[in-house]
Amino acid sequence: MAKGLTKRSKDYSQWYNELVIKADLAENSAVRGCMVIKPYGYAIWEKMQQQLDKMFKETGHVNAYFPLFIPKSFFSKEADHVEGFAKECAVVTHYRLMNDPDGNGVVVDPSAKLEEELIVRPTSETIIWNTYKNWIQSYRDLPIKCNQWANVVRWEMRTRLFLRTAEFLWQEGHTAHATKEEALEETETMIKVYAEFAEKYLAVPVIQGLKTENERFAGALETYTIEALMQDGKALQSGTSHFLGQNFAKAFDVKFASKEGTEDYVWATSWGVSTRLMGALIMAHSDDFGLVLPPKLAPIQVAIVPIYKSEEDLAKITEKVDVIVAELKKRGISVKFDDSDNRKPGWKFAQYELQGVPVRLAVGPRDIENNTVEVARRDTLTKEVVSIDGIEDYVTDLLDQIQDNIFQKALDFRAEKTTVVESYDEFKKVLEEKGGFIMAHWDGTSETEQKIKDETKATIRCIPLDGDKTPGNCIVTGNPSAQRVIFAKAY
RNA sequence: CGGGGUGUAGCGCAGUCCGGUUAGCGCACCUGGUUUGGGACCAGGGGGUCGGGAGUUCGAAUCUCUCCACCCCGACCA
Repeated sequence: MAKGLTKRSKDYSQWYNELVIKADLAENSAVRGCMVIKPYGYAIWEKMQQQLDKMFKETGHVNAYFPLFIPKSFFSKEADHVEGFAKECAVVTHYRLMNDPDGNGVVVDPSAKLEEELIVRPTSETIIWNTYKNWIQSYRDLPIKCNQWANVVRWEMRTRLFLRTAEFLWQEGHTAHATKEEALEETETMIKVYAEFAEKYLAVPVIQGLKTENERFAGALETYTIEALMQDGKALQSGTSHFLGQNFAKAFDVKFASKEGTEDYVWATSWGVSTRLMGALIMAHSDDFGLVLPPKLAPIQVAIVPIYKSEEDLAKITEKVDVIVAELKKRGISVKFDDSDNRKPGWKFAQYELQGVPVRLAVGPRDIENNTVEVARRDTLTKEVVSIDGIEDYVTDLLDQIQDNIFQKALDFRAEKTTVVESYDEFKKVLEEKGGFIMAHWDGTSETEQKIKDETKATIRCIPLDGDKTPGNCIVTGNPSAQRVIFAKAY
């Protein structure tokens, strides 16, 4: 167990909070609700960005950048959209400071009031659609498939590092299409990109599905989501892709001339994932000893710790290790040889475990004598002494195994925590005693969904795209249900 | 915004009830030495507007008033 890390079984929430701090991923800042992402945490985010960016480009998208500030009036144009965000917007009202005439430091200069307030973007649909208006005249200008990497601000009342912060980092894709079909296809393509990324890189299994009307994005006609299950049995919405119909095109008057010479509004999508994925990554895999990172996203994939009594020992070890390091690097594996002499090996072992380094090699005099290294894997916490010959192949293979293993572990966990229920009583019992995903029939109405939420705090996470489509009867009203939907308590 | 809590060294805390030596402890940090196969040890050292302001008092971390910040529970949250 990591020193001072609360056990998951004792207080999962506290375990998470402590882990983020102790693993040096992020910390609270001087600004309420806003976090400082520390270098080690940011390195993981960068790896996510790199991979996602690659996948976006492979699916035909390009990057651009739009302003941080949005004129207030833009928010008046789409009624549902403003309704969804109005309560959590930061507003810029002035553009100048001055020395306090009473000598109490600096104050806002009252004469520098903006004629129109600026909203710090909570999301960029409005500013982007205002811009797209100028870019689009003809069907030949379509599709437009832009993504931006940015920060956004949502003034949340209660925040938690990575899971819900007032400012967070994300990417938001905004596309414009000539037809409904093409926009729908884009929406679905992107949720699949997210699902693939989550499963292959984060090693977090996700369920793809549609949001109900209650849970839909403000201004969207349809919201696709990927839902992941955390170790405490709660769901985490990990990425969304929205079909916006012609809502924003109509709000910002974006029309195009079709091939046939008719004029029509443009069809839109938007999709995003945020630093919340860091939360998913942390909560899905980590244990009471600290982080467990999937090798594909670990900033350090292999840490090498020398064990020595004398300088001569260290020299011999370094000689051997340098060869291993060079070979691993040649294969694109990030490796850190930690020969710092201010920490003992035991401390280093614990630290790399806390920080989730997938593979640790220890090399001491005994190994030099026997031509071996000690290999420890983070996911299983097992150790093995192997020959130094072919160690590069061994490690390369091991990293793949670890990636597969932690995904499989998460998948098994989800299977175990997914329950099919037939009645509302059973629903409540499972929710109370077991948690996790609950698959139940629902009559499709917001009223029933709301009733369940009010009574149990569970929400419909999604109407899954794949799997069992057998109709049945709603567990609350008994009315017909087209298919089971997934309920859970959510973050 | 309602209920509860906390503010003392970089971090974590004691001291506050009942005012009175030079404000203390653990970790971290610096120096030297011994150590190094699972979070080392010894010796020495540095670091404080006790959240801010006002008041009571010979004397305030401690009592009073006031302001501020943060945390937890709730409400809120695509």
